Amino acid sequence: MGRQPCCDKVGLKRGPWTIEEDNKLMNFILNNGIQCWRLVPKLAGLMRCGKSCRLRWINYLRPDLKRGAWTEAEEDMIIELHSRLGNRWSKIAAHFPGRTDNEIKNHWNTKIKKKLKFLGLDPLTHKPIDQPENCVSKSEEFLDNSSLGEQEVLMLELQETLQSEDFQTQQNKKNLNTNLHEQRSTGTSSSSLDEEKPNLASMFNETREFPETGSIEIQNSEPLDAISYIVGTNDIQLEDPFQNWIDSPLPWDVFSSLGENFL
DNA sequence: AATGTGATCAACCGCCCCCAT
DNA sequence: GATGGGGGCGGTTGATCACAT
Repeated sequence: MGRQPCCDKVGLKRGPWTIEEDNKLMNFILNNGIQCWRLVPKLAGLMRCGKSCRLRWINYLRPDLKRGAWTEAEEDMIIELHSRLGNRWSKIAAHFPGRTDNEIKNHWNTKIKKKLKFLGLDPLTHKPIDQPENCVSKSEEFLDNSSLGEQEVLMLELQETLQSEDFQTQQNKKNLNTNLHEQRSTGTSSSSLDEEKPNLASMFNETREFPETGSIEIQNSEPLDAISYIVGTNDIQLEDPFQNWIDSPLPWDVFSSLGENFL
């Protein structure tokens, strides 16, 4: 006996959301909050399933979302958390305010998983997967397509991994993290986060910016009752004004004045 | 310029968990 | 304790984009 579907799917729209739909959902939630996702599409005038609305809000429309490239520190943190928590993406996402579980899951599946495989580590268990010969041949295959700098770093990582006495998972993780940090400090990679992050502060009518600390103070801070949403604490202390904004308690009411032009 | 291939990511599906009754 | 409903979660798909040939 299967469960009843969450909603009557007949006549419901599927696929990519239009700007008009986004605006409807955004305006509805900002003005009314979320009591019951099942009722949201009906009340907002959307021909969508409640779950679809929830997903769209969480993964795309939430004002505190942090879009843009992943930093090395974030990637390291994901690897570390995944080794402890496994595929519990929502738990992992809780450590990254502004990032969604879907985003983390996608990044893991498309980037980090490959990175670990090339290092001879099983992305599932974070333990070595193959005989050393196989690890090397795989790595060589990868190295053929890598830049010289990447090759040097990866060879060092691989050597350290292979040379470890007992391939203990913890040790491998430490090696990996250490190497990744070393790679960062040598300037072989750079984050494009600063270039891509949106200037959210400019969206507010009454904000003050403090360049010396990078913090943003929102003057219009009314009690938060329209939307009940918890912004978690961040384990990674990034020197980033946008991150500071993310970490601060959000007076959500300020978004309601943004209207149709918010996006 | 056209086509093929791989990467990325938004969105869906179905199951599970929690809570109210 | 059993049941049903809603929300949340993880796996997967498919459209789109970027790059290579």
